Amino acid sequence: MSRQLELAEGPEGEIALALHRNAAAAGRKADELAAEAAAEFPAPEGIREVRAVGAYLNFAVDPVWLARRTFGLLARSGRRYGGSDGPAETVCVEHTSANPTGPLHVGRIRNSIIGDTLARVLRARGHAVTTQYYVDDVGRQAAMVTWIWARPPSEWPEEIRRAVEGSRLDDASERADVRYGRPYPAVSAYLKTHPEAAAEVGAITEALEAGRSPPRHREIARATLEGMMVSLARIGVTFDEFVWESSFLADGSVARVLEALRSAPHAVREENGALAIDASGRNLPKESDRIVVARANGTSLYVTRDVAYHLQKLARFPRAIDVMGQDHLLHARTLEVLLGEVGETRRPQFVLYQYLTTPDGGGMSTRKGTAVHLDHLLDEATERARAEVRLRWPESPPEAVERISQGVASGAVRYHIARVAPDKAVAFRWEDALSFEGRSGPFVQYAFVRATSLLRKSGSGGPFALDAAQLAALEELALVRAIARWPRIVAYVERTYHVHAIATYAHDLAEAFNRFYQQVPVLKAGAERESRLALVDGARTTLGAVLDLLGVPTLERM
RNA sequence: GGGCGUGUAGCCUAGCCUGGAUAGGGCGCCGGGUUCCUAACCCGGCGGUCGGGGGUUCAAAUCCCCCCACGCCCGCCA
Repeated sequence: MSRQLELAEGPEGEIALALHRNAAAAGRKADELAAEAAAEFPAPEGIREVRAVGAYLNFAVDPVWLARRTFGLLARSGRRYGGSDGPAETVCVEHTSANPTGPLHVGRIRNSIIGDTLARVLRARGHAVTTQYYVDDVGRQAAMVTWIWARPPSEWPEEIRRAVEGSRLDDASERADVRYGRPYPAVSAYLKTHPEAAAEVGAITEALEAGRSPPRHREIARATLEGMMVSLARIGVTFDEFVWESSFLADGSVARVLEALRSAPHAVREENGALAIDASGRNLPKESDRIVVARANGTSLYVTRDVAYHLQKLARFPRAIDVMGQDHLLHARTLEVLLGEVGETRRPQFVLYQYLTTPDGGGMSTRKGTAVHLDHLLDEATERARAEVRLRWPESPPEAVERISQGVASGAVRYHIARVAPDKAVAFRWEDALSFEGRSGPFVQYAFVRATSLLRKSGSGGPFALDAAQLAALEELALVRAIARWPRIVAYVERTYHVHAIATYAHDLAEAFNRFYQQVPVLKAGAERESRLALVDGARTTLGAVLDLLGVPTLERM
């Protein structure tokens, strides 16, 4: 019944109960039953009136009761409103984990934003969350970067030099991800037509997989990663831990995994001596029913190292969440099978999302030159925001313009990515990503600014006492209801990991505030002034809490 | 061929888990709103076979089946 109540919440704040089922069970007509029930049903606490509308029983929520309850909770929790101090779990959220081979592009940040937002939500709900970035410093892609930078640009193959001509090649002051990543697409193309070079890269890969690290390899990967983190910091994404894939080779845990797999229940030898797990009957595609975990020469594969990583992760974190593109689904299933083979009973949880594509539906790829770099997008967004700020606030000090522009840009980008359900493929369009209006981050930020401005101009630091009985306007009641919904939204996201619901709610709340702001005078109000300031304060706190979880900066002015 | 996902107005999208009253928003378009708390706002209008078909049900965007379209995956790559 409580389920039906929530689902059927109407625009006037009433809660509706459909009586068809009850009527059928009682052999009655639904509308008659509703009328009868309305007459007899005593209004429970918080309900002002029980009324029959057709076959529905409508419970009108008492706005005074709702406002008192909501603002009581708000006063106790402040900016942590919507959070919880229920039973805490130890959780790991792994996200982004892009190869350290160059600057982050927009296609990657859906992972970052989903993961970071989820981590924020789980933290707000009281869990002990550790975010991890799994750094693949062992595979072929990292090897390619190491290969080209093993010599100075002056000694690079002519084709590669030509492809990056005109760029500063050896400028140590340049950010490392940009610098080291620049030749990457050209190297990738070059290797396709130069088998001897590909063999050299292969040798590096083999060395890495055998646990050896070529000169400069580690240094370049680390510096590149640091550069990438500068980009992510611009949208408020940081990590607690970086876990290097090579560390599982170095500490022997991959070897131990291989040992365990050799005597695993379904271990088999391939004809050439490779070690595999027979996964037939495990609901994997037929072609994948042999999971090769070690080559004939004994070196490990990505999935093998991933087993070592997850064994460590699951030992530390009872709840381990991996955010990954849905193209990794089969890999996830394979990983689960292998964890079972080595006797691990726990499993990670996977949050899958569809990739961001280019407007024509193609994949974003650095190699193909179809990627939009995160920095480029943020620079463009910041530039647009600057123009807007100067227009609205001509005498603004330059540092304020910068702070606001960067906050707006960051908010616009984060919101734009967070707003869509992860199951949907999203085509990246500049004009959409750079929108500051409508269903956007700045729309929500602006509502927060308006509320802040009202409180600042009130001449009082608060706190303001809410006299719930003075709330009368429809816009006031709607705003109270919107504020009251927030804890349920956070709880929903905690349960489903559907972080986009936060973005949807953020817009709804901002809209409710804007309508109130438009219709109801605050500073010039008479007897209701204090109550309205309290309402503004509550809306501001809630907007702030929502923006915090979205990772969208809150601004005092814009 | 198999698996996973998606299909909602010109474009983008929420709702689908857990069926319920006229399917919410946004962009764009048309028309309004500032002597008053920031117009990155608000109000009104136009625009919908919820991919198609069948089924279950008093009731289907929502559950089941079939089909179509699109994306992704099915390496001793990562």
